[in-house]
Amino acid sequence: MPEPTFYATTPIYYVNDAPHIGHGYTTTIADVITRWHRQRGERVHFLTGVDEHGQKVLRKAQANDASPQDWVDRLVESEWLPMLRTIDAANDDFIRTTEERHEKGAQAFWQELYDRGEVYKGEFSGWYSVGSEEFVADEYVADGEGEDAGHKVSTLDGSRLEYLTEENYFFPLSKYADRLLELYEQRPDFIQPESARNEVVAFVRSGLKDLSISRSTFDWGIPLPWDESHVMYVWIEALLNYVTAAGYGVDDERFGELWPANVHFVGKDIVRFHAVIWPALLMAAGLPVPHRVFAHGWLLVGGQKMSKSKANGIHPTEIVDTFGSDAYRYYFTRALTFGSDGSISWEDIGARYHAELANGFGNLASRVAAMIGKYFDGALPAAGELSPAERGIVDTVAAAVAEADEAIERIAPQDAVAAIWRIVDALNLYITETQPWAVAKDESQRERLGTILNTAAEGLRVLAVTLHPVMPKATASLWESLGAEPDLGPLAAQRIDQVATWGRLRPGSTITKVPSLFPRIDLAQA
RNA sequence: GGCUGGGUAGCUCAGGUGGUCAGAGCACACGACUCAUAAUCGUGGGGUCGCGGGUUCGAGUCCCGCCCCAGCUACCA
Repeated sequence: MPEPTFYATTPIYYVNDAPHIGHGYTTTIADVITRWHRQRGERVHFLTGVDEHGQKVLRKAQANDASPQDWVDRLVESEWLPMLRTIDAANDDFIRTTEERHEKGAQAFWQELYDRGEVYKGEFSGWYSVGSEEFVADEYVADGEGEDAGHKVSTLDGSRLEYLTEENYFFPLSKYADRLLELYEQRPDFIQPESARNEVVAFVRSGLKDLSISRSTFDWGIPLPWDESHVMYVWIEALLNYVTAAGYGVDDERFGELWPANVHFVGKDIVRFHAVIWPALLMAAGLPVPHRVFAHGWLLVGGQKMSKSKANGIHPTEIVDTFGSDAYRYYFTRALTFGSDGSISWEDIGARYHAELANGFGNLASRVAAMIGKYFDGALPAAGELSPAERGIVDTVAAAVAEADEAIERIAPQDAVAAIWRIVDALNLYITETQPWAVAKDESQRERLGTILNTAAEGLRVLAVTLHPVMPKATASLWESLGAEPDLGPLAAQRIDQVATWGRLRPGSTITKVPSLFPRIDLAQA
């Protein structure tokens, strides 16, 4: 029996969108959580990707004189893969819905549903835009004015609408309402946080309508296996990525190891798809549902939800170029409560960068390395007998690591970082109180000085390991300066469950002066 | 309209089941220290906990009403 794998996903982002910090946020948190799980020693599979089908992509490609495939290839290369590098994501897989594995898997999935009698042919009616060749949701339907008076128009593009009926295939979502409610009841953690769960439960209680799952008015999509005149409705097809990327229909062994997913990270705008439709589809296919669907909140910029239409969509590079990927990752992990809406601002990023990263963590590493260099020629001193002050540090570290680990389990990364930061604060205080610079003046207290600096260095070791999931680059730099790799191995391989064990750094190891982990930034010029 | 959240110090936010719950961080002021990235450590000022009622010996914490803010109210993705 293979070791269970922690399988986590982000949504697949719509390739037509411009990447912004909302995408970066979801991916960053998922990355932090999965990196932590890896350092627990678990097998981890972190999936992200892009959704490439649908009418909008087709139209955009045509407008750019490109074939849809060329168009999405270009966007993936120029926008989406670079975003992952920008935010330093360590995903294990990247699914594109135009890949063969997805198309084959999606067809296998729908064939299975068809064979099980979970698909029927019906009529879909709705407001249809002839101009843009698509059905428009009710919320985007408005009464026309001026020359469109007397007609309905789309608020998406202003085009005139007709009420049209089209024959397509349906999934009987309505009959799953009871089973879904039972699922929410039996597994309260299935949808988190609580507010999202309440929304979903209320929605399902109010009754479900069957879902049209195919389109026949255009062909940029995956054909239904039993009727190639229809392509899968893109939203439903997109959900399938979580199983197709895991090997559904093409690699049973891989699928068996990965499915069900441990957690789907989603924005709260798409919980319904993930917490209602998705589990119903899986039930219909006879597959287990994921363990958790975790919905995060909106990023509020100046009190408003960030969006393109409000022109406050921010690309991750705007932040990373100034502060670096580590600070970006730190900020979004620490400053927001995952699951709630939260305010972000350039000023706040700058303030936290300086107060917490530069002054707090970076300076701590700097002062410890400097003193070991100055008083011990850069050779890590051994610790003598531990005084209550050192034992206090050891206890603080153990408690903080345990609390952080528990917070990650709850998917509360902000609490995990807050817990770890208690170590930063405790070490800065410890150094101030033990005054190693004063102890250094007394040659008879050489061992005491060594104990203090050894303890501080051990504390840095713990910080490097526990903060590595959040800030891979700075912690790697710290690991290097601690001279830890020759004895302890690569940083990414350090285990959380062993990190609080004291005295792991070998006395005599070469501690080098840390290049500023987080150099101060002149924001007036940035 | 209905539903789900939220409205707590200048700012960002913590505060299950009512009784050190009036807090944290930042910012600000003053002091200490000098190993360090003009960093660190300590002290302090500052809030009618959206508004109005009510229950209670006692309410940010429960009930009623009201006012703001955000989201959802299904097939754009």
